[in-house]
Amino acid sequence: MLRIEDTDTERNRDEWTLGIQNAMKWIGVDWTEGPFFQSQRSELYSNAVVKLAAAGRVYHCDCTSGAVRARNLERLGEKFADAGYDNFCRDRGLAAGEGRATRFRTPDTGTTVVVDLIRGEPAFDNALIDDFVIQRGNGSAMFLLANVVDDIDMRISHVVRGEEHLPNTPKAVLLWQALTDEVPLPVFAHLPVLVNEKRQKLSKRRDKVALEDYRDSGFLAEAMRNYLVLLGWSLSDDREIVSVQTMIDEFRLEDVTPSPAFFDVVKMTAFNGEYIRALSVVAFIAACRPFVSAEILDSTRFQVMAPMVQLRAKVLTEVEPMVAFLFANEVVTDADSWEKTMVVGKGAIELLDGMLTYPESSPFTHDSLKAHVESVGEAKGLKLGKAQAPIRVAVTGTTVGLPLFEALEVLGRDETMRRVSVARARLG
RNA sequence: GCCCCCAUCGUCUAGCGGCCUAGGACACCACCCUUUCAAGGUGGCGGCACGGGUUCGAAUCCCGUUGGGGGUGCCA
Repeated sequence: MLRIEDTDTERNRDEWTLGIQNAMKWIGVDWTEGPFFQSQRSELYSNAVVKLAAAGRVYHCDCTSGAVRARNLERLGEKFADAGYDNFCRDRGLAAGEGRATRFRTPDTGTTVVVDLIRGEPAFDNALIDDFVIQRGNGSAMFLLANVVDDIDMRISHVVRGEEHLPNTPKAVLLWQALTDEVPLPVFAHLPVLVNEKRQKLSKRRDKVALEDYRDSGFLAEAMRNYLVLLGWSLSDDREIVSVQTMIDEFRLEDVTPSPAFFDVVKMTAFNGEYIRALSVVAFIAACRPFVSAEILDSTRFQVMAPMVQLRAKVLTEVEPMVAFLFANEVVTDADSWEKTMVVGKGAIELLDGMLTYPESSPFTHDSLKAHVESVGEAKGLKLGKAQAPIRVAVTGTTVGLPLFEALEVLGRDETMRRVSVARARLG
């Protein structure tokens, strides 16, 4: 069931909730009911407030946050200025009204225990829990109220969320108990937060957290999902790359680690490479579609080189740059690569000339080309690894890349010879 | 300030009192393979935060210290 928690109308846009839904579908977390929007269920929340009021569990308050802070400052000093609500309106008997928020009166004694599948049973002293706002001055419900009312109404069995919500939970429990004694409390599970390299909770403003961004930078949903499921949880043995069915079969909330996990894009990238390699060539080409121009993708050249690209790409965005030299009109030469390989006196000229004298009668195939360059190199006392380097730079522009002779075959005799000639001319 | 959570290689983790001279993965290093780069293979580097207990025995249980994080909103 998908429930959109959009009680804050100020920070609520259709495109955002749509984005959430698309991202969830992409990563494979689907739903069969909803989406239900809390913004359309306000009557339920108002009714709950009426019920709480009748039971004497709430009161109205017209304090501004500035006023609360000022009173704390004066009464307790600088250190305690942000100590929380001071119960100023608790017994003022203010009537409900425009601009007046509704606060939940928390107990002055006792403790509230949260039963949590991951963290045991943390206990909270009721006296330390502020009288929190459940309904804004404009009548709209706050997150805590809306969620508890909905969880009761929808018979939610498990509340699984980030650890940052743990301090909210005793409030939710208190609210729940004030609202119903029919519906049992849900089971809570507070997941470890994901942190950045500075060990801070990942945040929208600071860190790259949007699933769509990873999708757009060439990550496969399956790879990302697999990496993510391993943050705070692991299989019973040394398996890491597993099917989603295995995840579903074996995942247990009870087995989740309580400590925060660093979101390591490097490891996720390694996973992505594995998933890319596991694809069939056809599936790989299909996966490349959003990242490679149709002209390139549908060409014979690309189709032939695809398996070699697949073996090397760790993210799909690398694919087009990897094959670009096969489609460019002019070679884009990397200066360092040129300098390193095009050394006169170390065989560069002879190697290029050797390539230019490739017999017209020989087929332009990778094994024949390889044999030719091999023999040219031998004449200069060079192994194939060294011998192919100047030709590679002449044709592809860099020292590293796809298997050379296969690329030459795909490029064809005319274009290969043209590029080699251009490079040879540069050497004088 | 107060409340709460957390603590095993650089990172993600296995470990739930003896099987641990602490296992795996990513990263890193070396070697092999090799047409560059990858991929693959082999090997290596590297960790139980600290101090007290409990116990015949502790990475595992308890207490404390230190360190990190989260919360403390008329945000979610």
